[in-house]
Amino acid sequence: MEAATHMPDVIHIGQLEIRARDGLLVAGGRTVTLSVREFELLVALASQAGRIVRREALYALVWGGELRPGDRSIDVYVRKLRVKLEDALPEWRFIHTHVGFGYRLEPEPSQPFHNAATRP
Amino acid sequence: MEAATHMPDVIHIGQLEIRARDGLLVAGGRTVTLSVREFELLVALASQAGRIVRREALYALVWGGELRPGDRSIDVYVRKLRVKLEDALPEWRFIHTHVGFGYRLEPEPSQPFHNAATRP
DNA sequence: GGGCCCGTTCACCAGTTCTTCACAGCGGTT
DNA sequence: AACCGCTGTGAAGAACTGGTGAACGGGCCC
Repeated sequence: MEAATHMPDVIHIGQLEIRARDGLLVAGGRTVTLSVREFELLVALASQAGRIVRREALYALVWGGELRPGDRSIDVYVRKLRVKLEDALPEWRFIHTHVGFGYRLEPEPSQPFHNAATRP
Repeated sequence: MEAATHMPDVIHIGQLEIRARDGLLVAGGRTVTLSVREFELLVALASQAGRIVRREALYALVWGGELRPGDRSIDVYVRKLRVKLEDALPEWRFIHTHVGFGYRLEPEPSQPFHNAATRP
């Protein structure tokens, strides 16, 4: 039951503040409620922020055990996370897909260029 | 690091005034009678107000020892506390549930506003 | 003994969360 | 074009966690 290696209690990634100890995520000042799985997935990605985390690794970290072929749990939870993150910080994209490899957590502006007149 | 070790005699949280020394709670000017367990639970939550306190931590702080699977004492006492708090300050909600994690003590208006006709 | 208060446990209900499906879209191959 | 592997996405049912009312038992005090 050792919490992953030894990561800091609070991880900062862009405007995300992941309070691993509290099971709490603060995005752009606002608190975002995550379920246990969602939170663990985020932590798993965050612990290797900026780098690709393989699906097998994610599964092992969050679900424990081996990823069975055909298991879509990861995809489903990546989606749930994306929705909540986008909800909190629409201007940023955090979870990037690397087909065939896995996912990478890194803040990136949603829009390449700056639109003066955006949607309200 | 150390938390509960030593805290102020009086904790203020919203309109709550917790007099730890006297084992007394004053809510919105009125005195509220709490049993020992109820009071300790409140103090445990208050000592980390605004943050999620895990069930295991609550159990350790209030009951002492380890939380056995299936033990619902916490739930029951959270309820008792909620009832008394709501009784004293109906306009506020203090104890928030974070499924899978624990509880968080923070004053929040019961109803952001009185929406007569909203959500279909 | 008979109430009372308190803390614990039980049973059932309700709201969430997790898993699994089914189908759609995208590239890359054949 | 047709096919295939991989991921995106929405939905449905299963599995869990927490909410709640009430019963049970131990102390205490009258």
